[in-house]
Amino acid sequence: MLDAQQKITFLNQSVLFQGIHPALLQRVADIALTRSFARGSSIFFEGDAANGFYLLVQGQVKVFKMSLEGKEQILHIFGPGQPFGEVPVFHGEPFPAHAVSLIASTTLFFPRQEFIALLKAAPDLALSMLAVLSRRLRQFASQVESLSLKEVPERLAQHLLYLAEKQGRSDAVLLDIPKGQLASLLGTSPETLSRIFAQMSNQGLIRVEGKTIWLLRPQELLRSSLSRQIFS
Amino acid sequence: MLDAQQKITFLNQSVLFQGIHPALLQRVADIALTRSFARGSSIFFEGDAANGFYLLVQGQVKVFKMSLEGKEQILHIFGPGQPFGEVPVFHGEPFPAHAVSLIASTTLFFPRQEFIALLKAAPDLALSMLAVLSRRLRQFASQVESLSLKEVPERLAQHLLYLAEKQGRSDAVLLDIPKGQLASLLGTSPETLSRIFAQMSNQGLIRVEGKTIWLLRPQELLRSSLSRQIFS
DNA sequence: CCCATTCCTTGATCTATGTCAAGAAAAATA
DNA sequence: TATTTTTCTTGACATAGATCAAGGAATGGG
Repeated sequence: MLDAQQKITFLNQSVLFQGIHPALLQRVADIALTRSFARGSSIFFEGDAANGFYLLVQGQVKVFKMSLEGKEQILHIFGPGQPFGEVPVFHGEPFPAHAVSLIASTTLFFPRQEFIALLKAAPDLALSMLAVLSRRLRQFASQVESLSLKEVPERLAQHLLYLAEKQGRSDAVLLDIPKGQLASLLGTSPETLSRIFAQMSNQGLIRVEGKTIWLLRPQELLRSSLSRQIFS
Repeated sequence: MLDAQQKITFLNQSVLFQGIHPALLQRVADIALTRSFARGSSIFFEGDAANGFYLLVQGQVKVFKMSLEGKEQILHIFGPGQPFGEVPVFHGEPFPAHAVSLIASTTLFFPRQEFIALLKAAPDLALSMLAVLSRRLRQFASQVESLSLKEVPERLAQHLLYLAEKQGRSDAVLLDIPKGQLASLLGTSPETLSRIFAQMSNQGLIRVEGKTIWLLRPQELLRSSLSRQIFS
């Protein structure tokens, strides 16, 4: 449970609410409810009626689709400060995907009606939300491109370079999720991902030490993953 | 070129602007510029700086990603009344994909700054735009799911049933794009799509007559496409 | 209305990646 | 720390779908 001051402080640094007028921020904080989730627990299911959205305070959440055969495709991994589950807020349909807390997580929940009322009173907040959704659309476009036009080695290379940029270093990255989950995010199987890690290691591109991936030749990573892998 | 009255009439029926107060609608119409595109011409390129978005008045537009090897993946096909290219409006980055006019098209173009100014003055308009983006996010989630978790026959079956619903009939549908473009939308090659049409025909599920697809056993279409195709 | 261009189909072949299986490693929990 | 559970790796094998090639059908611009 977060107290009122903690909420305000946190909201003030989130993508969605930063730069919002203090008086409005107070109203935002007033409607937010704290909700916590244990590791592995479901936050919502695809098809659930949605009566609000979440802002992740701490922890890690995956949003994913699941096939009848039980195979899953991760759409998004969220970290602290990021909102999720907003899509159904703006047109009243059920959640389009599942959400599960990957580690123990704390969220703020914003009830739909109250939040929409705030939006109507605060154009800046609406614009901020539009920016969040736009960014997400861009990420989806990129994910569709990856799945359809790129092979797994290139998807992995891209992801490693993305992590490198996010973590602000180019010599190594730390995987923030288990490799099996990474496979599901990249749209492949754990076996295939494992083989490609091995392949890249053999080629001297990377060095895998558990969750630490050393980028031995970062600039060649993308380039070489583009050409076919000839070696077994 | 559309005259002022035509613009208003059209805006009033579009997803984005319907239900908007007449005075505001007038202001929307005032900033809209008519832009026309010949069949096959580019509307924007991925990476282009964006200074506004489009509303399709008549015609048909595809938005797509393209790989280095020239393979394309269609993200979206837009018809009359639908807005496109809005993503960069709300965070100032370049267009994330290409747009090409599939047939001769007329659009209304909304300059970014002017439109944002309107949004700030009109919360309802912002909510309407949020609904549009939310719907698009849902479509993307579904596309990622299709590409990653479903095989081509099921993707095609889904698309045919989607067309049937859109066209309000269950006995037959009319493809609104060439089959090669459909292949690109479904994330496959024209050859594979052609074979699957043939396969479904052989199984007596459909009957293909040019762009008309007769749905002989609509209820079995999805079900049978789920199980593996054993016959060559 | 006709010719040129674009689009579609079918066969033959190839390959990236999925699946099944089983042992090894790592991590969580008691 | 031990032990139970989860996660990862590697081998053997199967296959959906891509690619190349070439003939045939449809379409639309002049």
